[in-house]
Amino acid sequence: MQNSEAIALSAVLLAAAGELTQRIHEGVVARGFEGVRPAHGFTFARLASDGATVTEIAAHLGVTKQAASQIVEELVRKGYVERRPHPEDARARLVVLTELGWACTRAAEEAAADAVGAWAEVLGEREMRALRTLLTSIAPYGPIKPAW
Amino acid sequence: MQNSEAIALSAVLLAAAGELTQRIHEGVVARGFEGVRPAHGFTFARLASDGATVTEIAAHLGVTKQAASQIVEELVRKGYVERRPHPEDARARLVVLTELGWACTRAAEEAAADAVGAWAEVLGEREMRALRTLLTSIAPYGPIKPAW
DNA sequence: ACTATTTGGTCAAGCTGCTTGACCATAATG
DNA sequence: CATTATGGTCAAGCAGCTTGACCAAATAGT
Repeated sequence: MQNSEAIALSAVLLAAAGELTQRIHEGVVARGFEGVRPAHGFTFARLASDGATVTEIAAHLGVTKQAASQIVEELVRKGYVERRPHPEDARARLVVLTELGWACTRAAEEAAADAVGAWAEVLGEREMRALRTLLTSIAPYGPIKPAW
Repeated sequence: MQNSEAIALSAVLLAAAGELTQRIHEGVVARGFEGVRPAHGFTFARLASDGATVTEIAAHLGVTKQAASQIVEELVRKGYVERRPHPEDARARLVVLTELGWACTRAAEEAAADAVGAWAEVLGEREMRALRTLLTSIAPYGPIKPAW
C-alpha cells in the first residue's frame, strides 16, 4: 500500500461520509424537523434503546457531561426528549425520546435509506453488501464520535 | 435495501470516517505538529497543488470567506502558509504552503497511510482495492466538506 | 454506622470558530 | 469611464463547546 493510495482511499471515505451526513440532515429538514443538528441525531441513536443518562450521552458523543447536559436541555425545550427519574439511581435522570423524538429518528432513518439507496442504484445490491461487509470489518466498536 | 440495512451501512461508514479523521489527527500531533486541526488539513490539501486564494479555500471548506481568511491568518501565524501577491489579479493573494506546511502535509499523509495500513492488515490488499473502488464510485466530486 | 470518596448532574463564566454586516481596492462589464 | 461584480479584510455577535465550582445521592473504608 503506497502513500498515494492511502490518501486516495482516505479522501473518498471522508467525502462519502461527509455527503451522507449532509444528505441525512437535509432529508430530516425536508421532512419538517427543524433546529436539529447531526449531533442530535447521534444522541437519538443512543437514546433509541431504552434511553440513557446525561453521562452516557456525553461518553457516546465524546464531549463533556456539561455539553451533553446542554444538548439535552435544548432537545427537551424542542420537545424531542424528556427527562424521567432514573428507576435505580436517585441522582441520575433517564433521558428518553418523546413521540416527536421517535418521529424525527424515523425521518433520519428514511433519509439515510434514501441516501444509501442512491448509492445502491450505482453499485447494485451485491456490491452494496460487499461495501457494508468491508466497512464493518474496519469500523471501530465504540461510540460514533462526530470528531473532525 | 431495507431501512435497517441502510442504517447499519451509515453507522459503519460514519464510524470508519470518524476513526480515520481522529487517527490522522493523532498521527500528525505525534509527529510534532501542534495546534493544527482537521480543517487545516483540508486546507493544506487544497493548497498542495499550486496554492489557492482565500475565496477558493472558503469554497473548498464550505465556509464563508471571512472564516477562511481567519484560518489562513492563523496558519500564517503558525508558519504553515504564506500569502504571496497573486500573479494575475492584484486584488487577490495567493496562499501557498511553506516548507513547514509541506512537512505537515507529508506527516498527515504518513498518518493516513498508517491508519489505512492497519485496515489493510485486516482486509488484505485485494479487499482494500475493492473498498477503494466501491467508495470511489459513490463519493461526490466536489470539495470535501467536513460537515457534521 | 458514619465518615470519606466517588459519581451523576447542574450553574456560571469563558473561549474558539464560525457567522453576518460593513467596507475598501481592483477587475470586469456596459 | 461609470457601474457593477469580485477578492479580501475589519468588526461585532453568536453557538457550541470547555473549565471550574458546586450540590445531592451512592459507594467504599475502617
